Amino acid sequence: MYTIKEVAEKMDVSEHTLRFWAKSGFFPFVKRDQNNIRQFSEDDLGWVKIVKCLRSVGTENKAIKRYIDLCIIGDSTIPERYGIIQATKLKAEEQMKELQKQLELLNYKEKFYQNLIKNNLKDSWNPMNNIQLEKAL
Amino acid sequence: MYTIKEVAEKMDVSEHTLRFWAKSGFFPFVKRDQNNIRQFSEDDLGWVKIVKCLRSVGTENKAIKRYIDLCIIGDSTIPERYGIIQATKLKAEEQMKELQKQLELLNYKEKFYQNLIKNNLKDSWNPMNNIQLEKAL
DNA sequence: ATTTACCTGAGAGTGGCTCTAAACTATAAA
DNA sequence: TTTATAGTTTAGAGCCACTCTCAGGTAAAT
Repeated sequence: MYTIKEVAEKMDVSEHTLRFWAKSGFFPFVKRDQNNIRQFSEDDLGWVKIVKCLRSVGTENKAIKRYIDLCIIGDSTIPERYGIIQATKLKAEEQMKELQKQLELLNYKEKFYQNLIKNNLKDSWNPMNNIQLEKAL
Repeated sequence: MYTIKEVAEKMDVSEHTLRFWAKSGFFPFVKRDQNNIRQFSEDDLGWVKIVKCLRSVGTENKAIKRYIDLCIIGDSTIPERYGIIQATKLKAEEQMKELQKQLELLNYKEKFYQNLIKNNLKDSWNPMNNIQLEKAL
């Protein structure tokens, strides 16, 4: 059993966010002790994990709640849940590609500045000012 | 020269967002025509590109404005700009790793549901109910 | 001349946190 | 035994980055 603080550390999600998610109905199975303190079980960590995963690819909280609710409803919702996971995977893959593209731009920019620094900025005589030089690719 | 609508399409950023970014001072060089309509030059697209890039890895708008301002100040700010690009690259690489991890979880979940569907849900006799089965990895 | 298709800025609304405040234990030190 | 410290709780305010609505302007096409 974990307190919210322990979960926050273990799962790398802030306590605030965990409470916000809890209030949003993302962890319907978290028990409380006699002092009303949340006690996250090992199973509950699995829920934190999937919520974090869905969030990390930009799934809206309403859609996450839907997924949780489907889980609670039971077996009859397995096809829909499967669809959600597949769609999420596609989204994640697209995001990978997009990130890759942005990384290429950053690499280009990095080299651009390295050049400028290596040449001790002696391109600054260039009639194209640095603002124009800044333009990407 | 491009209207804001054309830029929106070409760069895959909404017109609203472009106006918001413009108001935030991200495109200080965009000219207007006689009717006060923005005319984005090819160079301006480069600025859209780098702003989009910085945003896509979660750089705050205040920090983006800082980067733009550094570019305007000129050569003396090249080392700081280089540092920003490097830090941004690191962030992007971390995000790639994180996405990779989340993709692994999604793959696990996908197989989990495929199994359930293939076996025609005949695991449902299992005393562990589907909620517990849902728990990740 | 009016419809259509753009554009403009101002400002309200939204989503998802993020933080503050006030109240309530529980343990530990003085 | 009082007090301090550290943890928890909720409600609710604040923040950021959009996102959208609206009222109004211009210009070409019918």
